[in-house]
Amino acid sequence: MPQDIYRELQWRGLIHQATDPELGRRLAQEQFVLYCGFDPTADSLHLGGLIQLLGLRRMQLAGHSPIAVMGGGTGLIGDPSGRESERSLLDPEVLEANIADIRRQTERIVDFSPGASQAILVNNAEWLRPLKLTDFLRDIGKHFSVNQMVARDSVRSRLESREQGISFTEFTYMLLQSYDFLHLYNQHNCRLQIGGSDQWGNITYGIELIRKVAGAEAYGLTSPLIEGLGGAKMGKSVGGNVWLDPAKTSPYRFYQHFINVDDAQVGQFLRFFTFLGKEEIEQLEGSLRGAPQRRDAHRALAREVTTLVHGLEEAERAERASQALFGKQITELAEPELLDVLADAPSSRRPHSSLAQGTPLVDLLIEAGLATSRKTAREFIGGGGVYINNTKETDVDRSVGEGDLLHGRYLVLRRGKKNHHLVSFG
RNA sequence: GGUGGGAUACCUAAGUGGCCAAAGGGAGCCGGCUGUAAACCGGUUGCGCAAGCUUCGGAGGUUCGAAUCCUUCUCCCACCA
Repeated sequence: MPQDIYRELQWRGLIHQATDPELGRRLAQEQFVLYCGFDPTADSLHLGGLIQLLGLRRMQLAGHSPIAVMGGGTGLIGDPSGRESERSLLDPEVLEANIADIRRQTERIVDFSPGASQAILVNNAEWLRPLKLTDFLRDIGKHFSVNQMVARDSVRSRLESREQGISFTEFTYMLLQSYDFLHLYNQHNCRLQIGGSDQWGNITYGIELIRKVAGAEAYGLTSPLIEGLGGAKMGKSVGGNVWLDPAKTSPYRFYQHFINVDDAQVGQFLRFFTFLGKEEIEQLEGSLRGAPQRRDAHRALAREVTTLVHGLEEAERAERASQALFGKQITELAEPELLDVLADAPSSRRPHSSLAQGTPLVDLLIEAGLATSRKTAREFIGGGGVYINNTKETDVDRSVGEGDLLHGRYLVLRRGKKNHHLVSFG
């Protein structure tokens, strides 16, 4: 009983390109096995990967069976798509460890429990590593035209570049990913590959290979890459990438990233990153237009996505922390509340005795990592960007003493609007 | 293996003996206005309160003085074979 998933994806803006105009109808009529590959070059997925995980899940909810492919084999080679420079090669052990982490993230979103549209997870190292070079060249390589491969954007740009070339290793990457598709077709009757729009080329090669070798019709569907307006990188936030791994991006940071999304992009993000329905999203967009200061859309977005990735409990913690940190005075919080709110903020310890003569605020800022030098620390203070327990402090020579502590031992430092740090004196 | 080009701060990119702690742009950061938005405006981005100190791929040298000249090493790229 597949639903009209294609129209749903269309409405969400999640369709960048499809290899066949008939795909929508097919998806509504028959159950598909589909796959998406995940690159294990880092030990966590980021928001781009999340879109794909959600894509698999959406398909699953519509009655199709997803396969999550860990690129343990392709990761050894490196995908040149969208890269202007050669990748550095990773060790198999590192890849294995990364895959274990990514697998956990995948299991949060996609349902692997037995059922009609059960998902499975495989590692393409299983079939790529045992390949024999000569067999591969005869059976697979024969179907690829170098003329065509060279014409590809990702390859051509590297060939034309004065600074960068492309190694044979990366050049052959597309053969491997194409082979993945063929393999999954043979083993699981997988006939659809989804991915980011940068994967279009790789996907179409796979489809072609399946047609040539197996004489069968396969499909591809890509989603747009998330991008900020004006070309800014949107998968990124303050301090780099937004990861799904809580150890790399805390749930609070994760939540905050969505709270801080541009107004102009909130609607898109609600469609991309949540399962909220059309009506609900349009209502939130209405609120954004009518009462932007309420930030209803941002809050709903942040809450939904954080819940998906980190669970409801973590999402609510992040929500509480955000309210406390940006709303009421933290000086009014009880001790356990205070600690909970700042649980995700960086923190440090300091001997209580060091307060006897008072400790220069400048030094504390440096120790807390909120300033990199005494000079910048002074600039921050002088510029009005430093807060002690959420109260602005502009005296460059300010010293911190016993009287500044909350509950007799805590000090909340803040630089700028969003950077908090908890110092415990004990 | 040969020839040529290159390595400057977070990125990009000027600078080719003193006026260089090093232009410009991007990006970041702080502030203002707002709504933890955008746009815009102001400030800022080696260390030091300062005198001054340490930087221009690494090492060594020439010079009163080097990012700039010389030697050498490492790495990168292109072309040829």
